[in-house]
Amino acid sequence: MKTNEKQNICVDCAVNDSNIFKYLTDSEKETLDQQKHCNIYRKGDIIYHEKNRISGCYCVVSGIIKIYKTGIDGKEQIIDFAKKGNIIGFRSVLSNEPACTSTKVIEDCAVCFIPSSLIFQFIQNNPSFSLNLLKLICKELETANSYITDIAQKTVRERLAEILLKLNREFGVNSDGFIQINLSREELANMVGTATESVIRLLSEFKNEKLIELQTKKIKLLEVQKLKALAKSI
Amino acid sequence: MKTNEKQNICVDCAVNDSNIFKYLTDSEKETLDQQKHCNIYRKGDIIYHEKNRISGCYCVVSGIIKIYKTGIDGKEQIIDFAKKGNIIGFRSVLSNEPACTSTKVIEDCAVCFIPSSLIFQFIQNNPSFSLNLLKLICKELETANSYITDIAQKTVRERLAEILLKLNREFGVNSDGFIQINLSREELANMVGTATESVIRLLSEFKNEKLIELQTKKIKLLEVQKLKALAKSI
DNA sequence: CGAAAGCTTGAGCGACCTCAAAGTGGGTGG
DNA sequence: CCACCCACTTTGAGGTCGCTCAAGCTTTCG
Repeated sequence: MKTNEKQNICVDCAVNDSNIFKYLTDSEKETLDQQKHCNIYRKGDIIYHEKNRISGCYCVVSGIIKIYKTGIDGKEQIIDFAKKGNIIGFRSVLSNEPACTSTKVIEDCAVCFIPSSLIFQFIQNNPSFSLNLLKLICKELETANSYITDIAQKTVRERLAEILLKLNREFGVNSDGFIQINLSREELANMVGTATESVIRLLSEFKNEKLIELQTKKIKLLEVQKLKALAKSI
Repeated sequence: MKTNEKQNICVDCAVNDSNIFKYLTDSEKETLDQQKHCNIYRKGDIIYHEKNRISGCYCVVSGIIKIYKTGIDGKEQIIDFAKKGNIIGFRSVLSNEPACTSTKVIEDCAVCFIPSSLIFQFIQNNPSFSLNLLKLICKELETANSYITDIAQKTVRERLAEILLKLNREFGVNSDGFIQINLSREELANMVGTATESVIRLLSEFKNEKLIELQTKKIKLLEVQKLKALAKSI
């Protein structure tokens, strides 16, 4: 699964501005640097699997990871993605419970493992860290609640438009304007919460309506405003 | 809206075992007692409305409150309920953002208001409080993620069975075995994420299949095991 | 007791799912 | 370097779940 090549890629991880660990003191950052372990994961690798216990959380240095739950008949429901600067697994660590999601590498990753004990130590000694961790989880909670409302109330067409806008926003575009993430049609369907065929048909419709451009797996948004209207995103 | 009768109902609120405030020190509990305000709310009262800022959070002493988001065409999506011992509004307080849900009284309530400053003070000074607040939010996050998967993958029939089981579990039954919460058909639909008519038809089916008993608004589960199988709850 | 709100039932339809089959592309081994 | 294979994608047909609209019924409450 994971290749245990120890790498020196984490030197600036703790000072990453987009990262919760920026609220640590210098001495805490040193402790973190000493106790964390960095690993390279390849596409398809599972970092942890739901229902398994994990002994720490993971900080993504590079690459993309999908976070999903396994539902009926093993069908995946993609909850979110983790990319550079994001932390995964802290829910399980904090609750001291088995993971409630699985995490699989979408694009090759460098990931730092941070033992639970260290997280608890930071919470114990650094209120600023605690507060910002609270804020982080609150943000996720808000996103999840919006997602519930969307899935319950919007059509597949609306949700697909919304997902495309989300991917565009979160992963940006390359020089040709194509969204910089490669997802299979099935994965798109597992985000939207629909059947693969439905995603394919709708993408094809969007293309005919000149809202998007397709190049095999790559997607380019041509009409962001129209897509926003379509998604009924507030 | 709210009747400002000041009541002496909060004396034992801070020591409530089911409550996050049990992690406060005695002196913090005293501070809490001094600074909180208690109010009585009647059925239909709105405690706070999404998109509005709130200046503190609310601890439910008695009664039932529904927490919901307003979606397309004003249709409510019920996210959760709050009852005795639950805290609402802390997401908004911690994030220092407007509320992302609305909260409306389902059954007459006594509610304590706790100013934001106090919450931040506790987080600043009491790591045990912070940690348990983190755990609380993680619990909500897990629930939300499961809900997403359910709505995306299960049929309305399965979800309704699941909701009935949840209500049975959370609100208990009276001496006749009926679930102790009064929800309109529309509210049930707004939990399940479907149309009111669909809920009515399915409840009627469940009744014919002798899975439940109906008495106007009151619902009694007759076959919990069969309902669990139906809900495909793991 | 009457009005209003909520509940129930029916009919019709449309969005979306399932199943099946054909097409495409990328990677590997000969 | 090419051809084959496997996984993924696409398209079509058919069925159904669940939504909308409409009308009648019941309960609640002033």
